[in-house]
Amino acid sequence: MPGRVRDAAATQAELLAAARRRFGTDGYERTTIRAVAGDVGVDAALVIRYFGSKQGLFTRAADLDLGIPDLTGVRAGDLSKVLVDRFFAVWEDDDTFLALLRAAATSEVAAEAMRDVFAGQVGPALAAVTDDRAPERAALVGATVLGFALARYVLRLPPLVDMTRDQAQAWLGPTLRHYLLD
Amino acid sequence: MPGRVRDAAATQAELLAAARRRFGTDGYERTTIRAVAGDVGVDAALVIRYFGSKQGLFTRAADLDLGIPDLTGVRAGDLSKVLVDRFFAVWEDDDTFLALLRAAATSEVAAEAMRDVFAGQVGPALAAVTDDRAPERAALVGATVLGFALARYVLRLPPLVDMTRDQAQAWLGPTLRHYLLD
DNA sequence: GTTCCAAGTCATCAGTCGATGACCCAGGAG
DNA sequence: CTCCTGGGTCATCGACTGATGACTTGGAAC
Repeated sequence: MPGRVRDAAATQAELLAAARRRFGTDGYERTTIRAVAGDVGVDAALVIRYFGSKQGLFTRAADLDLGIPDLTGVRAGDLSKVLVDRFFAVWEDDDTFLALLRAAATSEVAAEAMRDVFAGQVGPALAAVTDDRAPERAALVGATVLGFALARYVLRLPPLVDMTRDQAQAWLGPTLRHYLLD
Repeated sequence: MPGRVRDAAATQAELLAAARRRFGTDGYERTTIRAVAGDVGVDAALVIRYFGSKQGLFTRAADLDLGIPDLTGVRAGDLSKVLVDRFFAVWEDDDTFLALLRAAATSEVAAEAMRDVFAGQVGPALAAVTDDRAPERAALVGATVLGFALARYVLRLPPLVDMTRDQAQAWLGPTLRHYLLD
């Protein structure tokens, strides 16, 4: 683009969006700073200037808010529906979580970021609705959700790719209820 | 080792074992041929000579047999126990499956290898015990198992790392039964 | 003991990557 | 119009990677 607007904030936002896309499809190692910069039409050195390093870029790009609502007062029967809805919103709206998952498979810092997400967001959210053993239950819910996402979005197992949200809801609902309430 | 035995078959086996270890801990991209060769005490060029390329080394290293027994005649109540036992045998005995999982997160060929495992081993094994919708059920079982493995061995979520086999059995059992029989 | 093939090594290439630091220039302030 | 700050570029470095091909050497066969 010859007519690039010289706006640092906007450029940074574009870079982060491009980074999420790249990290989400290629993973951490195969994503290059040059490629991310190229997607935005900018020099690679600028990325380093803004984010310090590739690791810094990733950290910023993988900053994640699951947006789990307050579950206090949600009826037990509706819990899994709320969670599955959140699941699809988080996984299909943008590539942030996908980037984090792909990277976490091979990068310890990404794995730690993932652990922080569960400890800081999933755990507390579920603590409002389960009695004891909240961390254990949160981890099991996390494993379920990550497994489904891995199989559907990363491995692309055909039966799961073809599954509608309602079907997924029907299958995952009892499982989540089991982990939350039994 | 100055006194290396000049035995191609043995060296190849050592290289494959080292490759599985490296791929399993570092993932595909961060594993270098030099490192694998170094682990065995051999020159990197030899790896190329034997396996053609890094991709060829991985393909050979990730060749996997889940060893799922014939489930015909296994009582419904025992199914999940058999499967969870197999799970731990496969995941904790060697690093092959871990290598495949880590690699599948960022490599399309590894993802395809994983799909082949499910289509060729998990699906058929479960078809012997479920009526219809065997592929869908197999995929859900796979998602469950992979999610648990991802959370326990890759992300190392503390509650799952600390979980004993019996506890895992107690949690996963009803879930697998749900996917197989409901 | 000589031969000879396969096991293993060595030097090296071509490419790519993250990162650095000097530089250029658009555009608002005065 | 001029100045000058900061957004953006350019050239380049050093390290590392997968891969190649010519080379050396161990050891069984005879």
